[in-house]
Amino acid sequence: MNGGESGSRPSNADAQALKGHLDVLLLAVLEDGPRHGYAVKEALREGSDGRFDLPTGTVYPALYRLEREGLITGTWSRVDGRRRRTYQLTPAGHLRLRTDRGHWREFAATISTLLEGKPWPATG
Amino acid sequence: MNGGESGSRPSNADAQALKGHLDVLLLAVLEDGPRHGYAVKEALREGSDGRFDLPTGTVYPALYRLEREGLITGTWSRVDGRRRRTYQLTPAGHLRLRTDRGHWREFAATISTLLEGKPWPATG
DNA sequence: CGACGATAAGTTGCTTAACTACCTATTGCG
DNA sequence: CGCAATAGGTAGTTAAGCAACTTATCGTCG
Repeated sequence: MNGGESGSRPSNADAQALKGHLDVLLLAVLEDGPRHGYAVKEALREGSDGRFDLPTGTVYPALYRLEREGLITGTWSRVDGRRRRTYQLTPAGHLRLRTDRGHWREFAATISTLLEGKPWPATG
Repeated sequence: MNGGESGSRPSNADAQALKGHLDVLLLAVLEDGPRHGYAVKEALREGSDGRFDLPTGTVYPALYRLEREGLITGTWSRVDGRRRRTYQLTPAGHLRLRTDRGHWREFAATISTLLEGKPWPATG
């Protein structure tokens, strides 16, 4: 598949483990206040101590998807000649974030319990 | 797609949230002792209090994948006329389970921290 | 006897979504 | 000018869980 195992591996090893959990993270970043896409990406990287260093090909389409779903809204502006699209949560986005937080907690608790190595219920 | 929105929703709502975390769950089920596919599916359902009621189209291909990767081995048998394929962890499977447990813990801790609503590092 | 449900093990094709690899554009540094 | 950082994007690939279906055995209900 890939050429070199040795050397720098810039992308996050978690990779597809994120599937289904990216949206809630993006919403959580935006809960603190409006941010443009690149700032969202950076906040996620710094807030995760470098573990979630997502490529732009992941972040921008995800933000676009969230906007299309009405969970965030974006507005264009121009700062220092660079165009920016600043996103903020909609009321629906706030609601979604709240329920998704609950879902994550339940999901994580279930998996953690299952991994704890307790004796499994015998079947038959 | 399906007939009724109201009422019963048999499939798990988590859906693709499981992506990337199914393997470690299957390995964890098999850590307690050998089990055949259907028993793995049932143990997962009961152990998760019904939350992970995975369809066979998810479980069997996943077990096949794990076997191909050398993490589990399966042997055919016949009980009450019904054929069974009983799986058990290989040494490599035990190793993988150990590291994957660590990965899950780190992954879950990172997401939980990010969702905790702490002030995000300001960018610019 | 036939229908049906539980057990048991698959297979096929669909879909979602994150990823890789690209591209455009501006500012500032050397 | 070349290059890095900032900023925003797109096209195509791939992984993997899911829905729906198939085969088969056994027990039970009518």
